[in-house]
Amino acid sequence: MARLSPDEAAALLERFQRHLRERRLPITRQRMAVADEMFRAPDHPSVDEIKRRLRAAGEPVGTATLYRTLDALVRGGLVLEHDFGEGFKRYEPLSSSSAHDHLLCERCGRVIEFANDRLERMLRMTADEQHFLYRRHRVEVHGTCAECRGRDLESLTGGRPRR
Amino acid sequence: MARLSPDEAAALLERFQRHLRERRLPITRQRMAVADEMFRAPDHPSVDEIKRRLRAAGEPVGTATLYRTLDALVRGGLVLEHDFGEGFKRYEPLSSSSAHDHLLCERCGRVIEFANDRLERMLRMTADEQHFLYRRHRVEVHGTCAECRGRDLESLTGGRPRR
DNA sequence: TTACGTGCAAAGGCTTTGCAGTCGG
DNA sequence: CCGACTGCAAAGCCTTTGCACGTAA
Repeated sequence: MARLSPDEAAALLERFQRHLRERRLPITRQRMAVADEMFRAPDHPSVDEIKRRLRAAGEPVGTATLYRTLDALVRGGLVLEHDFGEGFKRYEPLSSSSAHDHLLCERCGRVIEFANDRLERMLRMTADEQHFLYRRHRVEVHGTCAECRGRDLESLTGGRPRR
Repeated sequence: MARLSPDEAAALLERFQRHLRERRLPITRQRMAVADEMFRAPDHPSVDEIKRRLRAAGEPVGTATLYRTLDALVRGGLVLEHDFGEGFKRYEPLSSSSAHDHLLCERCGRVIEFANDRLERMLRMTADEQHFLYRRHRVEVHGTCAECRGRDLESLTGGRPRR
């Protein structure tokens, strides 16, 4: 669920090119670089992080172009946009695997994915009861990830021994 | 669930005063005005909306003070802060009634509350499975509210008759 | 009296927009 | 060649911060 396979990434890149061709839009070096970087992402990077990675990869892209290209990818249904309430947005390649929601570690910022279709069924039912037309949902669980829990425990027992 | 009863509002206002007194913090006209306005709110107003209401009520409050007071109310556990990904935050008085989540109408911006404890139990279990320590969750269902669905239907059948 | 609050205005962080120069098809 | 793109810089939004003045206790 984390990282797309090289095949999936290649397929998505091709889909993006087709998407652009169909609209008679130029296939530029920058657009390919951004899409490629996104399809390789094993995580949920912010715009800043994507910019950094592109620069590191020797394919620097201007901020405006980056935002515009991400927007195209999102509207094209190839990338998901998340707002976890951190004050900035995160982006995630749309994997072929099933939909999922997120566990967010308040300590280290880690984002962990989980799938649960009962959840969506339940939300659809709830919406129905209110005569509300379901379109999509957002579910986040905030707390502390396994690693940070372990670290906390360590600092209690393994740290400077008492007495 | 929507609007606090006058008694609840009064009780919360008193709690806020106690909160301030305990910390030896001044009980100012502005703080009371903001708290009072929040505890009367039947909805999930933005900072801008709260500011507008205070001005309309003849109790104008500066932006900085408003943000600082809301922050105090949130940290004091008297008001909930929401980020529905609209680019600004919304605030909601913490009612004595049980926790709830939200249906968000993409058409008119309306926010509808719903309660479902199975949901929280399910999320706690999911977190557990990942050895993740549950602290809180956020669940939103985005779609179209009953009113907007009705309006859409009208415009299809009741609008300018075809032919 | 004095510590804290208030409001204005400036600064900040993220994102969008305007525009001159550039490039894909 | 032409329409669309790119990148810089400026502008926009919402929120936070600095500071001189005001006020609750």
